[in-house]
Amino acid sequence: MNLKHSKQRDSIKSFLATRKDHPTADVVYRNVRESFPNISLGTVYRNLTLLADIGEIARIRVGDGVDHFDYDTSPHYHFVCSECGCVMDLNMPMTEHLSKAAQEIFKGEIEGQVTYFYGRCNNCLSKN
Amino acid sequence: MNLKHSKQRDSIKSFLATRKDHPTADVVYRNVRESFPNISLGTVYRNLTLLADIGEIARIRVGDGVDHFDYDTSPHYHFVCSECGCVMDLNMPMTEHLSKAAQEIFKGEIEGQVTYFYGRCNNCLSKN
DNA sequence: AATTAAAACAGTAATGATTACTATTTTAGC
DNA sequence: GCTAAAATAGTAATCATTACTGTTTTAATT
Repeated sequence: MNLKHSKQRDSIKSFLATRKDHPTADVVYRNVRESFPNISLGTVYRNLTLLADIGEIARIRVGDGVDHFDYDTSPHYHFVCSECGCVMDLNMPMTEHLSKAAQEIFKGEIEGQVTYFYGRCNNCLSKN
Repeated sequence: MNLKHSKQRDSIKSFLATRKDHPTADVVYRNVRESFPNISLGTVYRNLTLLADIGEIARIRVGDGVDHFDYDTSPHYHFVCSECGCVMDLNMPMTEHLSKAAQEIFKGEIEGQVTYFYGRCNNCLSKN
């Protein structure tokens, strides 16, 4: 893979670095457009996909139909609020118990597991 | 909620009952069309959503961009093959350890968790 | 500094799953 | 049978994402 430097990619990456709320491609697009007024949405998607593929960022899927992206690639759990849709980090160590238990009873090869939690975030709870 | 009976809904439900591979809406559509040649895709979606909402079937999201549906609503884990995309049941008891641990360190309200495993199924492994 | 090929880009079109809309048909209580 | 609510078929719209295309940028090499 022969990467060439690009200002747009830099900008996308450094925007992501400022955020802990796991923005979607569209949010990235709208924000990066402030520095690059005519960056195209396709460029944002292409670079998010590329960065995720080479492991510099993480793609997060929490069943809301939209991909989220995370600058923090260290393994950690996520929480999704069913009310406001926000995606938050959980400060809890990841265990491999489940995957190991699953491997013991499964004939194929288990490479990993996806786990996320849902419910209502503190913010939404305090509103009602 | 005042449901009225419908042959189409019956047919969708009874088709799902025959399958253990968690078909998508489109697969349901193509199969039910054998009994109801001019059932519409919209009807399939509407009924799958309705049945899932009233808890008669389960909607399964495994990050492949398509919703799968399961006649078996009892809680159980799923496995997704990264190669062929098949979705299988795992015969392993569900634990609530993780959700409880998460609740202890999280200020909001955790209502549940989504967990699925990925890797390569036995079928794909034996092909290579 | 000019040349050049690969990579990246902007802009736009296409895709694919899902939802929304509308006029017609079916269901089920009276 | 009458009627209102629910459901349907068929079609159009939506929305996230990917694909395509002609132009621009990068970076290595003269």
